[in-house]
Amino acid sequence: MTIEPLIKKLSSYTDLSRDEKQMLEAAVVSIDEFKKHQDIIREGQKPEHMHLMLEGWGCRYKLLEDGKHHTMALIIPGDLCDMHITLLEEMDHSIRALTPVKVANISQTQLNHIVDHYPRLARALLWSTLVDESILREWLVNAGSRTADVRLAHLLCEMLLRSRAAGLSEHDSFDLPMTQEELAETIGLTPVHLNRVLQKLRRDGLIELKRRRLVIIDWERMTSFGQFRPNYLHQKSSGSRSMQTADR
Amino acid sequence: MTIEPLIKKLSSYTDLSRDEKQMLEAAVVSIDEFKKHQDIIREGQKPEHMHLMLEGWGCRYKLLEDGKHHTMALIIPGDLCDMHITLLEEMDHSIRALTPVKVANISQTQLNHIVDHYPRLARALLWSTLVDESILREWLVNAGSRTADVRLAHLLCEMLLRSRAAGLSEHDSFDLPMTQEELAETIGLTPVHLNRVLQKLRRDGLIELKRRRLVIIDWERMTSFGQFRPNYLHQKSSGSRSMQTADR
DNA sequence: CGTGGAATTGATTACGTTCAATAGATGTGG
DNA sequence: CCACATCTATTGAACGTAATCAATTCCACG
Repeated sequence: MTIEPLIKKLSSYTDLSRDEKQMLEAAVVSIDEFKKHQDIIREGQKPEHMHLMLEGWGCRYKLLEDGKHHTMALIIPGDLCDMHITLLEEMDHSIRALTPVKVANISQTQLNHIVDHYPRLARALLWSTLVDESILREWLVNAGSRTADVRLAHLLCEMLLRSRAAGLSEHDSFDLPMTQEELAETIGLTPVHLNRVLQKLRRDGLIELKRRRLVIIDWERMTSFGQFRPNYLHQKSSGSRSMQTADR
Repeated sequence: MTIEPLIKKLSSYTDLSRDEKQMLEAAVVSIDEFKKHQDIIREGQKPEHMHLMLEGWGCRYKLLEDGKHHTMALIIPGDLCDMHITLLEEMDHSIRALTPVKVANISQTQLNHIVDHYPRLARALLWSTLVDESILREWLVNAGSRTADVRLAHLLCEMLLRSRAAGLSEHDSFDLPMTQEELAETIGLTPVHLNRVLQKLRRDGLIELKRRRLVIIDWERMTSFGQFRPNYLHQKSSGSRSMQTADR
């Protein structure tokens, strides 16, 4: 099933019936593929349908005056992109692929049908967008009030839990298919400084990162150092020991 | 009419019929008052109804480990607080009054009724929450990629346009009822540095601020310096000369 | 193998923080 | 209406985190 990661993620909010899962699957009208660094939607455009990330990572970003990018969200399999397409005139930011990706196009009319007839499923989808917003708030705090090392640790903790919720983690490790430069523009650092901070986390025995695979060696110390409290992810039991080790 | 600022704001998205306005007004079940610095909702709580700011300013914030606050949103008259109350288990942040405020409590059942029977109005309300999210994204870019002086200028530009949309501005000035310390924790600076940056903007002839009243002296230079592009506010004609001078 | 992107290291600079002290504004009670 | 208390704004000096600029080194891939 192509939409497995979404189902998995939604299940950290509520359990879905087989009927509901099929409904969701059926809403996929087509699948597009994008190459690394290709734009999925661009600022100023009005998307025609809603997107669901199936495979690979993407990001929301804005282009700044000086030509730099700033990333405002990481999009992993199971994440929805534009629940709001019908309402806003045009995108105020762009979305692009960080790796080769597969993106499902969700039909607007199917979605409306779901909203009207499958209230539990509709709630689950809305929940997912509210969580996205909550993540945005946490990122704002991260950017505004934490030092570079704490900021990075915090992001890595989040991405482990999110990867896990999508069924993409193993023990305390997950694929982190981003360059250091991309990580840098995500937390608002220069690539140089990001590199130094990464090394610090490695030196302190908190993480291991090679070949685009991140291992969090000591979750306890990592969350403590990263000032990470998972409540903002609004997962059923996030933060509890059982959640942290759910896939062991 | 108590909900004038909301109506005004929504009208920058769509015009509402008298019927729709009355419907909105009728959804207010009660009005609460809070003193300066009092919490309206606290992290961990589950609010009973949706809140609408009627008078005064508030803010969303999180408390950090070191006891500092970080502000994630400024809430002015006409702004809605928690469209999502029914879905998330508990607040992941708090909301408090920056000045003495009046807050309307909107009944959940009335709201559902509106959503079901007044689609245009429902769209307008949803639009307003989508704009809030868009503002959050812009703040993230602001915090992550702009220097302190530009960041402050950007925020002040935004607050002028938002105040204006709520009918609370005059020419290029509006009430900014925050201390420098509060402004500082909004854009992630120390109060000391915020003060210096404020003075720089004054020295450069961009703004005037006294007695909690802000005047943007030179809108053209201010937006240019602040790298401010109003598209993210998704107002009907924001950015156009006619919008900028709409209330002159 | 060789080539180009990604990661790493070093040296210097600058933006913003921190700590500390002073001045100004606001509000309250006598 | 003044005197005092308190919060807010302002200034100064020293420090520190992260940016900048410039080289290398390391890898993955063709």
